[in-house]
Amino acid sequence: MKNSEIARMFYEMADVLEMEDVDWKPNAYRKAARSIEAMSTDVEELYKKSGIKGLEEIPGVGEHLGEKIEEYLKTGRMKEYNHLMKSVPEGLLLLTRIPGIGPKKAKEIYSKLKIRSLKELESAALSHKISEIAHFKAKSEENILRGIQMLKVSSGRTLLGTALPIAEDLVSELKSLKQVGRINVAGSIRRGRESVKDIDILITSKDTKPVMDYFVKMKDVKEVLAQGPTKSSIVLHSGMQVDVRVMDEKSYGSALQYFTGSKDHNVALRQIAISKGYKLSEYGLFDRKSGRFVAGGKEEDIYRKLGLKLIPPEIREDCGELEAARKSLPKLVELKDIRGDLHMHTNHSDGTDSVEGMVKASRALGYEYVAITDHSKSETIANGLNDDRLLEYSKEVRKMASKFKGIKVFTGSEVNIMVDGSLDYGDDILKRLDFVIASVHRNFKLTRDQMTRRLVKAISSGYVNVLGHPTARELFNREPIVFDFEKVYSAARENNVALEINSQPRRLDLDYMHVKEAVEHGVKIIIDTDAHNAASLGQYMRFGVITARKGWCTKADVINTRSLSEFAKFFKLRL
DNA sequence: GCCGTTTTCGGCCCGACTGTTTTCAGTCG
Repeated sequence: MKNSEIARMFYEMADVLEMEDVDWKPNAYRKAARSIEAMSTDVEELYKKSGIKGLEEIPGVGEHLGEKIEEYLKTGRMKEYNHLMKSVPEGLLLLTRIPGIGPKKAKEIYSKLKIRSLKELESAALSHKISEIAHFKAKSEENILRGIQMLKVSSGRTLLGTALPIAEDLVSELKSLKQVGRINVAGSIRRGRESVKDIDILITSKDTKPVMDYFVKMKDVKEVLAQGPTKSSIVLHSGMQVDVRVMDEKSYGSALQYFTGSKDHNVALRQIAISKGYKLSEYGLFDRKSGRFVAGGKEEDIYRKLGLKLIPPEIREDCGELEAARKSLPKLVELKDIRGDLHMHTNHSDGTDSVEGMVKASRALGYEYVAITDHSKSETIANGLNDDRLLEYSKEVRKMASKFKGIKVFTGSEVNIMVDGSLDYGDDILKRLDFVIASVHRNFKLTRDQMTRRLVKAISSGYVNVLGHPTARELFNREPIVFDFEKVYSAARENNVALEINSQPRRLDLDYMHVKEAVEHGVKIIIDTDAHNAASLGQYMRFGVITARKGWCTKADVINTRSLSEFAKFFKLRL
């Protein structure tokens, strides 16, 4: 999939054009880049199917950018890109990755000091060469050094699974202050993005000084970046930045809307506001002519005045939600709808708790059914079960199943999909299992065709109930495997196989864009935790649910929201 | 360079903060 590659090229071209003081073009390139980045369809597929006309249907892509994409897909090069890149020194664009350094400043630093790498920039800052440039002083040097440090430490992003609990702790601590009125987490955490850059907290307060004083002195604060009456920023020891903003009660809804984003959603929403004679900002919705305040206290009021239903934060990605909100929005699945967890490991393979411990914990969560699904034999690194051990294990799971009242326990396995698409156990073993999750755990680098055949073969085996973590990606660590989604969707639908949303924060696989696509193809979803201990059962499920919500899933799309009998009926399981 | 229930030309989301200025450009979200 070349989407991110093309998006990156357009972003870089925008930066160079901006350095050359070209008007508006940079915006156009960035808008196109954002669209391409956010698409779930493969640009190359789109082009194969619908040609350049198809490309031009991408928002922000017109005749010229369409031609550039076509050129790149056909030849693997983009002349204009190469031309622009040649006009700037190698490595200059790297400088723009430092917060506070954009194209203009990067160019200024380069042209004065002939700096072309982060390393040279660091030594220039350390030897105070930067402050000799006009418009740069000691503070700039500090910021640059801090920025370089941050780039070294990480890509600057944190998993939702890490960030959300931190954000919730901060909120509950700030909430205890008597000067704090309303308080919410906004930003990409509220939208449930799989990874986030920082934590945005929004509050109302009549007396902000004590709140800000308290905030910048909280125990995990490593550094204070800014402290003012309406906005303060800190960096936690974990490296995450946290911004707190104070808003008036009457602007709180519009601010929450604004700071929740996404950026594209907000741009589109503002355009709707303009078309209806309004002006929208974080301070409220105003009549464009008279400047009169129209709405702002509640998010709902803003959307309503614009003729829209209140849009759940998770789907505010400018992926069709604004069009839908004119008529009706789907009722998204919720955590409380989940009635069972179908993917978990015990101490028989690489989990830490016993079968009994996992079942007990599941029952405590109010589930009606679970499947115990330890690793299969070729997963030796995770102590996968060979045929003999599997039979012994089945016995124990069945024993637990009969012991526990009020929760149905299915004997299952997470069976490896071998490189040729066969399953890791023979028919005689597979038919003894109640529930089979089939997953790819190795041989990630096949051609697209080989991988597609592999998955389709496994799905069509007649034994599989769920395709586990379908793309096998690990955030910040491993790229998704490459296959033809359309073919996998068709095979899954025809064979009654559900696709998994694996709730492990580092997986969240399927991702939300493919969840949406799968559901549109009539494929059913299972949300499960892949828990390796009892505590994770309760901790992880919500991240999967958030991902499902981002993928526009209703309760009906998710099979493990069904009652035990309906669930069993779907998969034709014996009860 | 894109795009059209104001427009095929002339707009392009909006405001705050930062660092450096004494009125502002650049950057960010």
